[in-house]
Amino acid sequence: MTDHLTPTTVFKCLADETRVRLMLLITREEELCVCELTCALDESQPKISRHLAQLRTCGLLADRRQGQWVYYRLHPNLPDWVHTVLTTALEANQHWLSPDSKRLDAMGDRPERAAACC
Amino acid sequence: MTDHLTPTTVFKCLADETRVRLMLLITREEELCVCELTCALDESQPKISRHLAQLRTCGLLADRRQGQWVYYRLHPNLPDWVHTVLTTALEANQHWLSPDSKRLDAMGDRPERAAACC
DNA sequence: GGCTCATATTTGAAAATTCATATATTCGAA
DNA sequence: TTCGAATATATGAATTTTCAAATATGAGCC
Repeated sequence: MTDHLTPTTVFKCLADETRVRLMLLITREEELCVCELTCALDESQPKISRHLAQLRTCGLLADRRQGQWVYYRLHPNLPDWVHTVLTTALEANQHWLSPDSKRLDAMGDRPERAAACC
Repeated sequence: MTDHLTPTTVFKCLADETRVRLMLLITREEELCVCELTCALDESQPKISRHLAQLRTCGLLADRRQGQWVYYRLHPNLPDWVHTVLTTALEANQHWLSPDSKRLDAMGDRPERAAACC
């Protein structure tokens, strides 16, 4: 499904400030829910949602619903080269991303992952 | 000059089929002139020229005139991460780029570089 | 019923393409 | 040596296409 990701498609997805930030944050944090991303980027919820939908439709992101929340992560079948591009961009631009990271870290009441409970 | 290349800027430059192809071909061939790129991509000369100008203005490409021809290469001050992104994308997408590569290889009368003459 | 998230619609702006033309260089001939 | 044709590249202007923002609203879950 994500095997036919051409360079053009991938770079078009990343060619928007909101979408790069979303992708780099998710690359760093593994998985984030919509409300966390909305808070981190300090943008309206519909705006975030629309860009996430676009990234999901193109095959860059996968989502899962857990109760009230919807979590987004990098698509498990993401080609290696796309993953490399993302981590490369992330590592070299942490400072550029830091306003978003800081807002995320400062966010209270972040939903709990139901990972290894009981 | 190319130090303030943000992820958004870079990915916007690469978010167009014509421009990615130009960038990947130049990444592979080190240096190409406008007529070679026009032939390789099989597009109109003004179209190629405009996109090259845009890539030069953003700081991704540098140009030099040698007689009749203008050669484009990756900008010498390109940040490491951008270089990594380009080579990563190139290596993983050689097949995707092969129609352009083939046209370039099949092109007769390619201008000579005046490298180590007399 | 209150959260969380998704989507539709409208509207405005930016970006790409095309055609015609301008500029720059080379080279050969008067 | 100067003129003019030929080639290579860039640009101006007009059109079309694409894209994002804002707002409102709809749907699933507690």
